[in-house]
Amino acid sequence: MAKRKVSLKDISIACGVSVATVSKALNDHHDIGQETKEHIRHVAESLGYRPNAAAQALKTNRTNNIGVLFVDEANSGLTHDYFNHVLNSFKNTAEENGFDITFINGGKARINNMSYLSHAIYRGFDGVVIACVDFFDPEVDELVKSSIPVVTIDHIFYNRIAVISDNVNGMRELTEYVCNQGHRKIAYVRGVESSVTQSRLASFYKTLQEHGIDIPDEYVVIAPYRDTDAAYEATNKLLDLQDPPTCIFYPDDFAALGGINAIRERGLKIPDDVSVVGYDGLEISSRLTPKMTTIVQDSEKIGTIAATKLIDLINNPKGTLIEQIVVKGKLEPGASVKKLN
Amino acid sequence: MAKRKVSLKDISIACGVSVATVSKALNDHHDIGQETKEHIRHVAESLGYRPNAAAQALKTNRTNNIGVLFVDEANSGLTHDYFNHVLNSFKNTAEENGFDITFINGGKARINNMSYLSHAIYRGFDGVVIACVDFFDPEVDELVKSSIPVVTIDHIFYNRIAVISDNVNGMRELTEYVCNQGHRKIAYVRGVESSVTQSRLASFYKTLQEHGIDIPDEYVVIAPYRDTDAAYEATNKLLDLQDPPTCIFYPDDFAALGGINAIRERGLKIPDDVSVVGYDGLEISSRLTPKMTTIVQDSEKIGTIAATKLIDLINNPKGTLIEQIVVKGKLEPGASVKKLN
DNA sequence: TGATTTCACGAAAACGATTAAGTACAGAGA
DNA sequence: TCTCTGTACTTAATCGTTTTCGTGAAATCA
Repeated sequence: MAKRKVSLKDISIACGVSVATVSKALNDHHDIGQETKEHIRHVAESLGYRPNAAAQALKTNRTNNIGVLFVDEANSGLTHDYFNHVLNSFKNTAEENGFDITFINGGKARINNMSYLSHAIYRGFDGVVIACVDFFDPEVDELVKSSIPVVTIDHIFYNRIAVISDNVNGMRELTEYVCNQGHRKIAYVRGVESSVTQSRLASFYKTLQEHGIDIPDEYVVIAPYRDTDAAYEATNKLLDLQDPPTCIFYPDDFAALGGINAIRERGLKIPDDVSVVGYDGLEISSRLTPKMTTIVQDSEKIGTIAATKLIDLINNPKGTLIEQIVVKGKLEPGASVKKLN
Repeated sequence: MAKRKVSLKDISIACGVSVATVSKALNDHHDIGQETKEHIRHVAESLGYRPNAAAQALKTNRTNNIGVLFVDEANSGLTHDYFNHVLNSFKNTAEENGFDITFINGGKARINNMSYLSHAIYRGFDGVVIACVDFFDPEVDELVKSSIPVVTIDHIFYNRIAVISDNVNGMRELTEYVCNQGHRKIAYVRGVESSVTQSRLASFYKTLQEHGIDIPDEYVVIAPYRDTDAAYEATNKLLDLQDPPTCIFYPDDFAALGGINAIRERGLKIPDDVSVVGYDGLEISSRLTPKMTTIVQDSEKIGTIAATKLIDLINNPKGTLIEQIVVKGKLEPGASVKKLN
């Protein structure tokens, strides 16, 4: 049961060879005889040998471990659904390539007040992926500027690799769809300040303009992402206007739930009285009645590409192309937007 | 920018003392002079010294790293919302205590086909938390039986510490509530086989019995957790019965969405024609209309306790009480259950 | 004053792996 | 026969810490 950990030395003794030979045999070096290799491997197996990651890391300066930094405004952490979809596919891809995933402490939950960079150095991460953080945080800046390979998600940083969801085209498609359904009085409950919000907001205005639609300032109100209560309030504000919108955009599918409740509480019907659209394309959006019109962000692809690119960068720090990869989303028309005459 | 990592040696040279002295100063040993300590710390700070986790781990046999094993039937990984709430609070508590979190590779996503235990030994995790896995997997068994400190969540294992949600009382409360609302024809779309399901199912039957209620076998059908499509099918099957139930229990809040759609597609109203209840108490359950009646599992507390207990066990392997901690949930009555005459 | 304790620090081994450099030996070529 | 070339190993240094055991010098005690 509680047997001591077996090391190369144990194997070397059992085989009557040096530890160097054992190491090389296990790593398939060419200067070890075939029979010896097989014998050593067999013994290693039967002894239940497992390499020691710490020792390997110390010697090789490689940990095969990737740090994940994720802190959002609400500190929702792993419960943030768009992010955990991205992270999940990131994790899968990383693991397929022999990397493990460790979190970089966020928030105030760190006892030994290490900065993000310190933490990354301490753990010796081969690379780091950053998502959804406050990009004005000087600590994030420090990490991004460091010599550690970095890939950022949904935010472009200096001359680093970034994987971003195509918010510009996504919002364009969504807006166009709504316009084509005949809506002209379109409101937008927008998320708080961030790169993502900026892209969407700019695209929203631009598309409206292209369609010759002009909306009053009061049609654009702010609510944090994933905040149903704030969306609820915002919706009430919009519906209280003397000329209320016929369609409301929400920061995301989840926040839209708050808006939907506000609408229904007034005895209004969706989409007959008010149309709504979300963003993200979480599974929930397709399970609501009426099914929500939204943009499905390809979180799977975003995570996979981020991992692939980061690993490329780790294995080839100088030769990897620094690029910003934009991942397209997909319009998913539901029944939440009414076609006007 | 790309400056070499600074080690104890660098500090020792800069200070004109031995590395031993530096190490002791930084670790606040008592046999180092106060002035020397301060000087060394100051130099360490200004040099930007960060300890090397690998070296520390190698020497001390402590990694301050906890392994997380989570594999569910659907391989939903991090996107499983009940679990990621638990994990999130686990993570926060662990980090407050100076531990990091690393995932133990699940599924087939491991290139160097290491077993869970091998992986844990390789990384030198100080402890491991196991949740939601297939408990019949021999690899899980191997890990649980090993000498690594283990805490399991929602499943009792041999003589290990377990933190489990109180499914027995939860389901009792829920069932009692529904009975007290006058329902007698109660159906249960139950989850697939697991400890959790067993507890709930047994409690469901027992409570019904106590209330003198007898339900036909057809009232209990199986659908995987979080599977809206399966819940949809199951619901249709139930409603097709010649004597359909007046209230339907679902495996969880999310799956309930599928049931709700099936009900509404038939033109039936919730709760007027059919009542529904969920389980979990995810935020979504309170944002739906009608608000869903459910049991709110205290995922926050479960995660925190699991982390606290595991860390206790790590720091005191012999002296920590092996126990099964049951965390109570809370009935959250919504408007999805109709009061019958 | 001589012996002993305390204080502050250093030397060196060790953790488990990797790897450059060296060595012994067999066979090939001249 | 002598040199040369592989082949198949071994030796030993090294990565960055921690920790045990010394060791001088100053302080205390008898």
